[in-house]
Amino acid sequence: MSITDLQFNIDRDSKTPMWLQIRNELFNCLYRDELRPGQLIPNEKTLVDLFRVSIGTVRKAVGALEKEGFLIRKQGLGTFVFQHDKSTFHFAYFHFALNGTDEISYPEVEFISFETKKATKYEAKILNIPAGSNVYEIFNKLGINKKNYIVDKIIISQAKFPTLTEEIFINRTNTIYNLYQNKFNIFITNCSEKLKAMSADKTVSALLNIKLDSPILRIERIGQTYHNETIELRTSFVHTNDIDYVNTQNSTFGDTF
Amino acid sequence: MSITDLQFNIDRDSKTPMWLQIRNELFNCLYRDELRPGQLIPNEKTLVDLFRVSIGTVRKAVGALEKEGFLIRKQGLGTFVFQHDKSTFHFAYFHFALNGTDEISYPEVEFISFETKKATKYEAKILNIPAGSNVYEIFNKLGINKKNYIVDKIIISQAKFPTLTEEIFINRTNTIYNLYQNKFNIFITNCSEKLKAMSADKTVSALLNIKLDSPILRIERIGQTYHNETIELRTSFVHTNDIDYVNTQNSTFGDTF
DNA sequence: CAGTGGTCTAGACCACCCT
DNA sequence: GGGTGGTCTAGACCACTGG
Repeated sequence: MSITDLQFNIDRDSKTPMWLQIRNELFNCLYRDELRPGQLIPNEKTLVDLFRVSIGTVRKAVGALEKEGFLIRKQGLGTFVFQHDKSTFHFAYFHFALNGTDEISYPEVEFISFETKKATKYEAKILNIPAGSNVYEIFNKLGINKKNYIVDKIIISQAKFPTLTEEIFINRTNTIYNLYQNKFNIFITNCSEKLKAMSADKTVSALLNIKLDSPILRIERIGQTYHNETIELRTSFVHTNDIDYVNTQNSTFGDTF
Repeated sequence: MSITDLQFNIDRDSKTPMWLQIRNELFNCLYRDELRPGQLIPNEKTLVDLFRVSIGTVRKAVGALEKEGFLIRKQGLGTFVFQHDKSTFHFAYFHFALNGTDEISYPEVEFISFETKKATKYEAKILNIPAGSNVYEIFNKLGINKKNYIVDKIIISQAKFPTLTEEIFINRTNTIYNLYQNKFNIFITNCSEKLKAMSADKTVSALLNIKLDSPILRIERIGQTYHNETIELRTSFVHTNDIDYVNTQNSTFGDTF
């Protein structure tokens, strides 16, 4: 079953523009897993024939999905479904720069621990799983230039990663999101972060080698799929004496009208 | 002197696409202040004649500037230069949501003080002015639902706002960026924020009615113009027990390829 | 109503990539 | 060379806005 065998319903009399209908049909192929991360999608001419529209309309639809981050066009090669990879990790989810610089460094990651435990009430609510379900709790330390500034706690539902083990996690050769994508067929498409200032507790202060009750930045990051299903709760505890969380934006970041 | 009197240089043999050349020519009109915030730009047909290209090419150029946030297209009305206004303030520069919600509330602003002082070394470096120059130091309190969570300290160069007074600042009827734009012809186009966790000092803890040394979030926001001239250093001190700094992003936020 | 931007067509030609 | 996406044309018609 290839995408070119599918039937698409484009209503030429609809109030919804055809390019948007095509965009939505293509998005549904992603949503329903008919187009998978890294896969080459049909070329523009094929889409023109499939949808019986002109090339400009196809290009507008594909362009929308590219702008949204779901497709990647490569001239001379074709159009591909976005996938998580080392080359896409960097800017997408890491926001820290050494004091006085604006350069986002690539962090060094050091594994600390991998445990199975019962979800807390809060974790169960966020992950939308029954209270007391099994979850994996994974700790990592992240650093820049051999100095550790960040402790990361990852909480994911065991039910969604039934075969995950400490060994598989440690021996991955790519990013964590790449592991979710390639080994568990779970694709994180959007993240939301909430930041607070807090005091370092015993665990965190020991791991970061700072005083108990030092002020730290706590980041709760929620990772979701195409279906807006919450997959991962990642809490970062950051000692910000030497680094900053950086957020750059232009004049109309977000919808303003 | 209207924009339609200007001569534009489009090189049809250049390696740079024509739509990008047109985008750059239009951007230069903004940069050189020939098109001003809120102004209606020439309609598409006029641009077609000015640049001697087809409508699709003009639309691609204008679309790029719209995506970048510099122009706003309104069907039936025309295309306008972006301007700072109450309706654009909300999502662009305020990132806080009450605990447990994702809704960015509109903050209440309360004036505290307006002083003239000498710039510190750091302030002078950031604002690119001589050390010891005069700056205005303005304090505000920001709150949500009648509770204050944020102290804002604004530092701007007196030389760039020579006629600004406490009275003018207080009696403005719109946002601060709107005041810069309309009364001082200074247009902030991009902001960069750096966040750290710190301990509240005497001033901040008193203003926010929290204990000395409570952990707070400190945000340094730098506001720049089209010319990448730094205009404003705004430092926010935030008590985050009841609110979160929220940052949402999709899978390819930032350039990843 | 006239004027604006939004959608859509049916191509042509170019730049890029792999073999 | 053959296939891909990128640019560009020269229109037509539609949807929305304000007077």
